[in-house]
Amino acid sequence: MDALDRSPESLGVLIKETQSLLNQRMDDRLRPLALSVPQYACLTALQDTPGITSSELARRAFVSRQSMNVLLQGLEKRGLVTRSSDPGPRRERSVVLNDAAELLLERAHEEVSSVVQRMTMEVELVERARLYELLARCRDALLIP
Amino acid sequence: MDALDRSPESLGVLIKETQSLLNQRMDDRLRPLALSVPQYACLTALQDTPGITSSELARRAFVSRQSMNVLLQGLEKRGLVTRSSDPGPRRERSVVLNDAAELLLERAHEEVSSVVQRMTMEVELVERARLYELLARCRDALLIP
DNA sequence: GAGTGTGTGTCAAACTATTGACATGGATGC
DNA sequence: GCATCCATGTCAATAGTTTGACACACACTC
Repeated sequence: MDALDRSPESLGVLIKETQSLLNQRMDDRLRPLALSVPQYACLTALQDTPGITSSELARRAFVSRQSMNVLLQGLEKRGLVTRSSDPGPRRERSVVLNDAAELLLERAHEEVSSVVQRMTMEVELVERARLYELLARCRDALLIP
Repeated sequence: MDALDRSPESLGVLIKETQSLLNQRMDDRLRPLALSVPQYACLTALQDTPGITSSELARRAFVSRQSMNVLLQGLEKRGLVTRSSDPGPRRERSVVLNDAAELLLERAHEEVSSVVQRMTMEVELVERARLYELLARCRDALLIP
């Protein structure tokens, strides 16, 4: 009955499976909005903390700052974000959302929210919090290099 | 106290964070063995079910069969796997592990196992099973397209 | 003040992965 | 039998990502 007893690593592949499927489902929902998952993550982080720098954005998305840069260029060309051409204290250019992005995010959040809701459909509210707490403990244990 | 109440989507980013960190830590440990995480996953799947086909391997690793093909070519050049040049019933070429791969996997499994062990360090055994069960329910809910 | 270190932005090259397309060999329909 | 459909393997082109490198700006130490 227990896959964990046979091989403890299976929790790792389960995390990978779940993340991969979640990514796939989100991509299905975001494609009609012409948004990729990394783009959505970027815009959301930008909404949470406006004026954030590109490098910090990259760190939160777990990608290199070069990748985040080309991603931002695409968003800038579409008029979703604007980067201050004026250099900051550390040669950094702050990025902010545009009105079009706020509007687009409203729909995107609904789509993503419905996917997450479906994911946790079979998990009661109390257990949902428990799952979050246990998984957060796993993440924190991996934070130190 | 509860991030889930404020935004239910945070479970999604938590899964992403945990998976990304786990991937990073595994990569750190596997690099000395000259193995990438996808390569390790491929070899492990090959160990679990020998003679598997390349396409099936790709499905389990959540990548396209073209990617798995180039990955296999690299492993074949290193003498870790051998693909039967003799075409199977459906024009498929079965892949099997080499002795060198079995030897390499022994060390790799130890490394990965230690990473997973560290990840679940702060979670008691009983709760570990609970976490697995809850997360599996989430994965299953996403299985249907 | 000079030197060192860290963080940011950007360029180029290399690598990895996906998409699209095609031929082949079986299976399944009639 | 024949047509259709599904699955595999492979090729080419494209997109996305990482690695390595450099310049610049600030903070820190001595």
